[in-house]
Amino acid sequence: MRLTIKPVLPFDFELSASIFSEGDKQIRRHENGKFYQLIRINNKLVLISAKSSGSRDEIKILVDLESNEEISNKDRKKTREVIYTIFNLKLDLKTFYLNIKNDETMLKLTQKLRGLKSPTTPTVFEALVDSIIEQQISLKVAHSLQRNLIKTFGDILKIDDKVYYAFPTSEKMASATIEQIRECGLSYKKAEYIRDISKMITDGILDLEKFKGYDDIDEIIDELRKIRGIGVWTAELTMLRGMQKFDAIPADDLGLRRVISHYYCNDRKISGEQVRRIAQNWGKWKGLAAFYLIIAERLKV
DNA sequence: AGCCAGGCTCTCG
DNA sequence: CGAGAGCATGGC
Repeated sequence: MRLTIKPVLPFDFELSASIFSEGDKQIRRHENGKFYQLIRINNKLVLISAKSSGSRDEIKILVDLESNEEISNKDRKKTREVIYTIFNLKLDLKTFYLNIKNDETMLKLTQKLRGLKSPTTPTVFEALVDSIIEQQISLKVAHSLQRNLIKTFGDILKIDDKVYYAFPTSEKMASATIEQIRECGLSYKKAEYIRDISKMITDGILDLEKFKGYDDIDEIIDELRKIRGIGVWTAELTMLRGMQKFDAIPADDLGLRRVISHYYCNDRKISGEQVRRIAQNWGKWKGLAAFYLIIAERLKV
């Protein structure tokens, strides 16, 4: 089964998906021009694989769907929405590019990375769990812990003798014991944060998806911060990764401070406050601008 | 070897 | 209250 999706242009699929070229083959990966990931659609496991076709100004995303279950029209519609979300296909980059053109450094980077869209997780839950795991420790360590968590608690789909893992549901994490989560390498506290947040979701006390509808990001930060384990940094990162809130910027982030100091302050160490000051140049697009800086440094452009 | 790594909570004084 | 210890594991 195949879907054809038209993204809002400009959009560079290869560049945007290349972020996932180092990913775990059983979880999420971009290789040989193709991106694939096992996702949950209306509680069915569906393996999606996406590639682009067509010319630069008439680009289409072709998405193949595979599952052990029957895929209904409703499922197809939902899958289409999730693909839009994952690649932010509806995001209009032209507005962003127009907004930063008084910042010469950023203007240069956006010209080199034209068509790059930041990815979004299929659920806010996934963005939040990933962000909690990334607190304090190095990204290398965090990625290995995230893999452990997915392979321990994620559901499996076998296709052509290959095994794929989906991100664990909140139900699964709510019923896990702290010890089981700790065995993935997480600290006692992080295991508790994740288990407790998952319980709040399954108990109906917490609805993470509703925050996508909030216009005021400070309101989201205030509400998320009431939850144990979530500080400003975690809230900001979750908004950027999971809610398509491109004006959110994790200003205190160590890596971001390093990158901004590299492009704007001759590599001299800067504080989170200084990041916020520099980020004011980017208006409502602070988070997306930060994403461009991080990718620019990674690709050495 | 030991210290640090895209934070946050809890415990002291 | 504000400062400071403690956390997990991989890499340097």
